Amino acid sequence: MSIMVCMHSEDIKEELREKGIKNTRAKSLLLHILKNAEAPMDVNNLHAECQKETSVNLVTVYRTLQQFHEKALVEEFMGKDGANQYEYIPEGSIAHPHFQCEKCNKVICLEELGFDDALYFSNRAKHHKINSIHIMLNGVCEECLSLP
Amino acid sequence: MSIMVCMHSEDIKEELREKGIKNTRAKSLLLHILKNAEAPMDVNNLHAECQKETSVNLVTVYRTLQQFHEKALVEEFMGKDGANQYEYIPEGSIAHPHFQCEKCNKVICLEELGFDDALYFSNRAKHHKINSIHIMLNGVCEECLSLP
DNA sequence: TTGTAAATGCAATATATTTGCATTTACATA
DNA sequence: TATGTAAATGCAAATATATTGCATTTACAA
Repeated sequence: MSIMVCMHSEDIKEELREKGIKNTRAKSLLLHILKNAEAPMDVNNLHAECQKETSVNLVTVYRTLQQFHEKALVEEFMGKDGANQYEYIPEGSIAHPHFQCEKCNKVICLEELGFDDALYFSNRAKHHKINSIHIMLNGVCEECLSLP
Repeated sequence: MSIMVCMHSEDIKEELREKGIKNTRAKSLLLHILKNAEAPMDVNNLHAECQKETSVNLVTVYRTLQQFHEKALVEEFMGKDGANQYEYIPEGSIAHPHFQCEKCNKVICLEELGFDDALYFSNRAKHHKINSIHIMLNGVCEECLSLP
């Protein structure tokens, strides 16, 4: 991971600068982890991942994720377990549904829809201002199904 | 409200009995409120609504909602604000998307989809066991938009 | 009528998240 | 390069939220 952080550091620095965020250890590390994640992560996942690299306070992780979300660097949505999930969405990419396991709380990204969900669903709430749309499937994941 | 509770009491009693739940003040009142609600409600909404009628402990509301969900009397899903939402789904009715306001946290039911969402989305998570699907739109509701 | 399991309320506990504040850090600019 | 300033950080404490334990009450079947 440390090699990766170094390799990508220029991109990360630039992305933080664009958003007016200081390039600190915690900020660049968290953005790096989020950009390379395969699925949304919650505060604890991200905090644990940070610890592999260096010591970062849990409060800092909370505050950084809030900031990233406010500055539209990442998407935020509430998981089935009541913990916010964070996901880096590359410029111009299309939203996709998620699955979250009720046993282990792991979140998995699913294939994107075959149509424009924003248009399709937002017609149903014309009088409100829509900021985000989330499709969440819940149940038991393959791994947990195979447990005793 | 008290008149309504009396009018519907036989239906409610029967429904509780079917699920093996004792017909107590709190249980029948909560089921009544949920069956007559226009939109999903959270623990605090439901507790407040109960107080209009009679005194019910908040812990009892928590425990009752858990039980109703376990016995499949109501649907449970997590709101944007981290509070579980509960909704009574009549036998044979079709799922619908929801909108939740980021300012006041109110949840609104939207028109049902024009296709079978369970089939459509669950194809994307074939290896997992799907228990529920929720489509949630977030933003600012009409009422909050009109505030200063 | 009465035995028993379920339901309830209250207090205490556990957990998650936020806030206050002193200190440190990044970074613009002098 | 030095330095002023606002942002970022860590720690402790506060707050908010949800759960548990336990004694008491209640519904309801036998």
